[in-house]
Parts: sequence; C-alpha cells; structure tokens
Amino acid sequence: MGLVSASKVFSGVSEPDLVLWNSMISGYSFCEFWAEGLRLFNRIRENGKQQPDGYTLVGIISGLIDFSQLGIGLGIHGLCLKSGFDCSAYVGSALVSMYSRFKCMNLAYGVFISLCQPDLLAWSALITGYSRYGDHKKALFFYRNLSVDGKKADSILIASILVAAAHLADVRCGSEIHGLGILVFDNMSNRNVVSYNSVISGLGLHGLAVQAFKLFEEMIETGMKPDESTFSSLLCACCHSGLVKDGGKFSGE
DNA sequence: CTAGGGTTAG
Repeated sequence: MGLVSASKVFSGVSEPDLVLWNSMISGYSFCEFWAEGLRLFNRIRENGKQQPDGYTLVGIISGLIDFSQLGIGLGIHGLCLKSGFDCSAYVGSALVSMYSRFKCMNLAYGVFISLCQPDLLAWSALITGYSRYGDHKKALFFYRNLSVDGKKADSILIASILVAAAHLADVRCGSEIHGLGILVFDNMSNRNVVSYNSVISGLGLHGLAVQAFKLFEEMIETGMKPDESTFSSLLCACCHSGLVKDGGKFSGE
C-alpha cells in the first residue's frame, strides 16, 4: 500500500536525485519487487547523470532473496568489483548476506574474507548462513573467531548461535559445543520464549533431559509462557533420554 | 535526507 503511494510520488518527480532513486529501490526490495528495483537501477545508469552508490547497491542486493536470482546477484557483484562504484562496507555485508541466503557459502565466505574490517553484520550473515546451510559446526567455529576478533555478539546474532548450538548433537564435540550454547544463554540479558526453547531443545538433543526440565521450571518461575514448541522440545528430550513416563506428563497438553 | 544480519522439534 505504502509502496503504491511511494511510486506515485516518485514518478511525479521529473529529475529525482540519488537519494530518491535509492529510497525507491529499497522500497521495492523491501516489498520483494526486486525486478522493479533492478529496472530503476538500470534507468539510473542509462541516464548517465548519476552514478549508483553504496546505498543503491545495497538496495538491489538486499532484494534478491531466492536462489533463482543468483545470476542477477553475480552480475551486481561483478559491477561492485568494477571501479566507478562506491563500495562501502555495507555493500560487502549485503553481498555476504545475499550469498548466505542463496546457501552459496563458498561465495559468501569469499566476499567475507575480502573485507578488510568485517563488521558484526557481516559476521552475523556468514554465521547464520552456515547454520541455515546445515553446517552448524562451522557456524560455531566462526562464532569463536568473532570473539577472537574482539567482537561481541548482540542479541540478533545470539539467536542464531543458540540455534546452531541446539542442533549440534555430535557426540564427540557435543558437550563442548553444548557448553558454549549454555554460556551464551547464561550471559543473555533478555531471554524470551524462543531463546528458552532453543536451549531446551539443545539440551534434549544431547540427552540432558533433567537440565531441560530444570530450565522449563525456571521459565515458568520467571512468568514466561511456554508454547507448543516448548512442549515439543520437552517431549523430544524425553525421547532422547528414554523417559517415557515423564513424557506422558506433557502429552495431555 | 536512503542501506546490510535473527528466532524454536522431528
């Protein structure tokens, strides 16, 4: 709805400045009209009066959400590498994020290491990408490197870390990784139902049902309202620990 | 004056 109004206003401007172009492109991207954004991008270049800048590129890149748009993304990436465009750190992070969304982790990593000073968002995009790709081990590996780099994960990144830690039930390095998940969780200031659920499911997968129940009780005590995912995780914990009777307690819910 | 990362099970 807002997009329609925006494009009406935009089309009424005879000579939009770069900020206007960029805002419109971001608007299209945000509403998943990447092709419209790309059309504007090409119009800027055809006009020749302005050069797309970092904002323009980030706008386009962030609108590419599906693997089928990989070709477009590669093309934009190529343009970024060419001189004449202002490639800020934002653009690099946006590219890492885009390739992560496409599950092209080799490409994401390639962009990541080319950044001289990757910021928290670039780290976050990479780590989340590995997690989404199913490589939780690598996600946690890079999380460690982030700490080595002297950076501190914020609440957004922690959400991904917890998911990765919860999924990693590898017996050999399980306890270590699980410890990391717990450590992150313990240091969280603002836990919510999702973060509790993530850790409860992680504990369950590691066969630590007793700890999972303990956390569940803590959750209740703090006045948090467990949801279906909480109970699902608790049931899972019972399966992994052979606690059939305890599982029965939750089945009535 | 505009822009980039995230959230639960099997």
